[in-house]
Amino acid sequence: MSWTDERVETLKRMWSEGQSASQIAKELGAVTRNAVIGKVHRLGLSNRNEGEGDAAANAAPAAAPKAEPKAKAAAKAKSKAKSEPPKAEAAATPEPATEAAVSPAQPAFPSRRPIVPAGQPLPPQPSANEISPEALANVREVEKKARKLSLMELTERTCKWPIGDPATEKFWFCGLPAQQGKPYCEAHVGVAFQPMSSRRDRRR
DNA sequence: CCCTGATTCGC
DNA sequence: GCGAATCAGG
Repeated sequence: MSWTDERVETLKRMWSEGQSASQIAKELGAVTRNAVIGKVHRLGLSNRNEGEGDAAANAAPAAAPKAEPKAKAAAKAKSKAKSEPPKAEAAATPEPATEAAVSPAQPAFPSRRPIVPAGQPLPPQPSANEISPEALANVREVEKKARKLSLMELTERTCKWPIGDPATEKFWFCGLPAQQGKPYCEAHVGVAFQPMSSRRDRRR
């Protein structure tokens, strides 16, 4: 498979949307994330600037004239001293039991949804009153074993159940192995996706 | 370990 | 131009 206009277009779109190289590769198919990254660089959009308009911005610095065959002379250019805007994204996460109006809004970043895949239901409010005592107790138990991952540590296969108050330091994600195709571990899937019937029967 | 992007270099 | 191998890092 080669880089047809259509595939390049998809690549550009997804890259500008903030999708990771591996996600893009998965979407395109028949290519690895390395291929995607390589193409991204060749296209010159290593800078995820949606604004566009630039051109070169920061070409290759002087670099070392000599190329070591295998040594770690690889990436030495840590030229990131100037571009570090995308950092505030703790928004896509709900709060377990608090209000916590942390940040007013994200003015500069309209399209930013890295972790939770589209189409996937957002993490619900773990407000206890709607959950069966058993499941609740189970969750309490599980949360003691939580890996307490930070936002950055979440992956497609880690439980994304939020624990604690996002407005404080005491906030993390469950992080236990998530169920295939689900955003949560077994215990949290249990409280997140309840059959309508059981919900009704539990009315009290 | 899972993942991320960056870079190099033989093809 | 392409992308696997490799590197550096969260």
